[in-house]
Amino acid sequence: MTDHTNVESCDCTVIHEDVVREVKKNMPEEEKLYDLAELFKVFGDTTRIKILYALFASEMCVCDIANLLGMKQSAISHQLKVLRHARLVKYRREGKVVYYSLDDDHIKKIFDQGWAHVNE
Amino acid sequence: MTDHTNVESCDCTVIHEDVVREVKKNMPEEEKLYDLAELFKVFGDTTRIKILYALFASEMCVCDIANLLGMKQSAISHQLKVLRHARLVKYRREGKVVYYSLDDDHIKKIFDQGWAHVNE
DNA sequence: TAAACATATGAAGATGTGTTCATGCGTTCA
DNA sequence: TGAACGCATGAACACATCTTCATATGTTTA
Repeated sequence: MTDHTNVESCDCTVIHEDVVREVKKNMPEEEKLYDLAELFKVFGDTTRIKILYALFASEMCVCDIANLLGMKQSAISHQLKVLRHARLVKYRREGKVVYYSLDDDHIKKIFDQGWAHVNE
Repeated sequence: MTDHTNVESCDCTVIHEDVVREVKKNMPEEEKLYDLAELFKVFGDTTRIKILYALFASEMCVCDIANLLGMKQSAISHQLKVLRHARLVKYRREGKVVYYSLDDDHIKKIFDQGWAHVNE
């Protein structure tokens, strides 16, 4: 038995085993990291970013959003489904019309920090 | 000329033209929104999230990271390139070894907010 | 200077993602 | 109740993304 930690899958020698061990101890659990990546994946699309920015300003119906962004209604609807699934937007029905609005307080803060990065 | 804003591409009638107009006025410019989406796209991958979390704890070389995550060195190297390109990590060379570390103060704040969302 | 090692990179294949089209569902109101 | 309208959804296609393999680059050291 060697001292190497994970040589099966890695094709190089561990150089700082102490560092690796320490960092590994402090890593959040796999599942949480996956969830986090999934959340950011939702933010990683221009259309969805636009929808969310629109909803920062005002509640809107699907048709409004489609017009605002100059896109097909179905495209917007598909993306709203993604946003709903990520628990980022909520909706209310009023007759035939469905109004969407934000459902999370963190989004703005996340965007503001992201904004700061892309503008620095 | 009608009052409809964007009927060319959208297949529905604008319902609240005032809202659309107002929201449109407050939308950040297209290019910034694109950049923002690109940034979040970088966060939207489990491997890259793990790398960043690892670097929160300590500066690491490519080989260390590969071992930590149980992945091929080349896979890590490719992802580090993405992170570099997004100006999220920096590196220093020491002989044959290249050490990577974080190059942005916003990352932690963004992750913390994201963390709050996935855990609520 | 040649071998050894850490890292970078291009090509390729598998998989994931976003939009469109066609159509279905639910609601309203003649 | 049936036509009209807003919205949702499944299938399909184009395109992007991630990992792997093979190999190149750059540095050290024997």
